[in-house]
Amino acid sequence: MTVTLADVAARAQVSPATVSRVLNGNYPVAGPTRERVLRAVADLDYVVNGPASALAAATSDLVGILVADIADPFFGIIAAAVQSQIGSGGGRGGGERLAVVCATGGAPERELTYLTLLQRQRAAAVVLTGSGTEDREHTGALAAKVRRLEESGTRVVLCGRPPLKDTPSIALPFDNRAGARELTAHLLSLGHRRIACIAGPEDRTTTRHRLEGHREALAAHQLPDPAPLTVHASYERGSGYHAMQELLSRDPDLTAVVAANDSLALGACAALRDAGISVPGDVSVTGFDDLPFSSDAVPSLTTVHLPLTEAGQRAGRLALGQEGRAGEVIPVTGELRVRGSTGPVRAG
Amino acid sequence: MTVTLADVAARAQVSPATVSRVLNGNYPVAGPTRERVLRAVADLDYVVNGPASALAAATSDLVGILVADIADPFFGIIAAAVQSQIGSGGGRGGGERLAVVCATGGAPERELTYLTLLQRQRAAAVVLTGSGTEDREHTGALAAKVRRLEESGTRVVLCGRPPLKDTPSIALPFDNRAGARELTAHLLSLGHRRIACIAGPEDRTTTRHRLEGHREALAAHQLPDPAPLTVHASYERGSGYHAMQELLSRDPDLTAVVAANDSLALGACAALRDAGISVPGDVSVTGFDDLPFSSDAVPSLTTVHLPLTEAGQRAGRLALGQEGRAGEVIPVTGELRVRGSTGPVRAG
DNA sequence: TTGAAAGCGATACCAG
DNA sequence: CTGGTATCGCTTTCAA
Repeated sequence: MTVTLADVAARAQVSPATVSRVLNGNYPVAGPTRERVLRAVADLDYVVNGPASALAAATSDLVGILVADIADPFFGIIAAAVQSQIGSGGGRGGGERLAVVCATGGAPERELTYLTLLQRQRAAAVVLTGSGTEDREHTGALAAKVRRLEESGTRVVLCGRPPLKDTPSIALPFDNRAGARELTAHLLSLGHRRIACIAGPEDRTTTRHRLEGHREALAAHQLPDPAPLTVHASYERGSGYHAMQELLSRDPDLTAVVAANDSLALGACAALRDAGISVPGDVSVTGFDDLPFSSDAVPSLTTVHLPLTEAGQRAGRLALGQEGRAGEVIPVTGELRVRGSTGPVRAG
Repeated sequence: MTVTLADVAARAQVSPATVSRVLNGNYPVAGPTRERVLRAVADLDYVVNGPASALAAATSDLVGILVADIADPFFGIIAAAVQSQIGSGGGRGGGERLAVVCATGGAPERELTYLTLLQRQRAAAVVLTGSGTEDREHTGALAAKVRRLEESGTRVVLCGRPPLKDTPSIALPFDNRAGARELTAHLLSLGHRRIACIAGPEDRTTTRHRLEGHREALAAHQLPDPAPLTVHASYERGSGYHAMQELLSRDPDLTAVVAANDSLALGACAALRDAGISVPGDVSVTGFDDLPFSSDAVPSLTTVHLPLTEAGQRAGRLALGQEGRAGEVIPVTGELRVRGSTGPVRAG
């Protein structure tokens, strides 16, 4: 039925071994012979059987990318960057590697499930993105799983995510704490004093770090603990909308709000708009990711620019195993980018 | 080294065949026996070898999703929807299927490359998204490839994309023509007469259909051919920005602009803003996809709501082969959704 | 430089 | 309901 390597060998009058060598190009083959083989491949329209190849070679051309949500451009940008690296050559037979994108919805147990699935596929590498849980149990299970993956030859890279203890994985963490600190410090320097905060989901490392940075900046100005003006919310616009309403009810006179990411910031903007409050005239809103969509649509948004593309590309290269040592930690720093008319606090 | 099915069999004191049956659950096995096997699996921390399994069974648990750009929420939303369907059960061994997301950048030749790669993986199905080329040659090559994929047992689904001639693939095309017609008709009903158009890339089916709809609406009002006020642009904000500048130079008095998608619309908004023109006060801008991001950020945007999630979910289900006949064409209609303050044309 | 042949690990048919 | 085993298609020593 389907053409196999043996068919190609027969047609080219060579042994299967030779065909394999030509296809993988990792072994010397005489010019004329290779020509003959390639012609046979073309004639028969032969396509390698990936699973068979992976079985024999004990490794595949698949690279897993774990994200919370593919529809979220934050992860989309990272995934695209990773793929741009793994796609360009390097795979077995000079072919390209394929990206297996897995949406975990941020659930730790689904993270483990997908890692098992990728282990089953004998994936060449796995890139874990997004914030990790603070949950001890899950962190432990995750570390164990990662260790097993590495043992079975799958490289693991943590992109925009803190390092995992006692693990040979390579980490590329964002400096969320410093970013948040600078963001709030910026608002303070503009004269804002009543700064509300829409933090991310609880028990996430990212949430904690950004919140800590926020606190540090306030503390540096001898301002009270921000807890009363802090609301936790999931990373969705709708949550940002409701969080903003809640914050307005707590303090109608707030002059600025720092949101844990751009989606929340946009939701906050919508809530303010619907409450008849102008942005940034009355209230300054800040995001954290600086996604093209949000910053282009809302030019008055002040954001910490997280270098998602750079981090993703780097993660892709590390996944290929062409650079980086096991257990290495390479911090990726965000950059505060002020744009538009986010101005000083309003009088009154 | 790594634990194999044989190891499990040995530990459970059964034959490999039995272990396989327990794992795949598609064959009767006595209660106590299955218990013993499952315990052995757990004890040994056994993980199936995907490639070996795929080789023997002649099919894999992979589903390919071809998109132009993962970072674009338009495709992200579709990919997420597809994955939500293929992820929930149904795979071999009750496991889940994995989504292999391939970014083609809209290049037809990369589309072919990825299809070959997926064929090599013996993917269970492939979902093609985005607009197709108008190029005869590529369309032919693509159809041939799709035919070969179907022959080798890979189901092919076209999501938001016109049917491929002489192909057993199932198509879920968007009714771009009708959507565009309604959009322009809507602007006309508001009194707009100088309507500019930022069309998508040339030689794309989507571009042609949307442009045709635009023309039809204008023709129904005896308005002149829109060509002089039409600019082609790639689907990126930057292109929309420049296109808008170009259009303004052609007609400073235009009162509305229909953009081929939301990214272009946002770019157009930015250009208008920078030119000191208020949106929608002076000029109405319309998009086409109604992505959450853009509509939330720019509430005055009038858009045709394309049911991306619904189409993606449907595509996912069709990919699983649980419904749909080969060659079936299921049109997906967009819905005009007017929001915000897009109002009548300004006086003067 | 090329060929022969022994696996890789799971599946599924055929017996029992 | 369970076991034995040929087979899937390719890779990779080992020889020649």
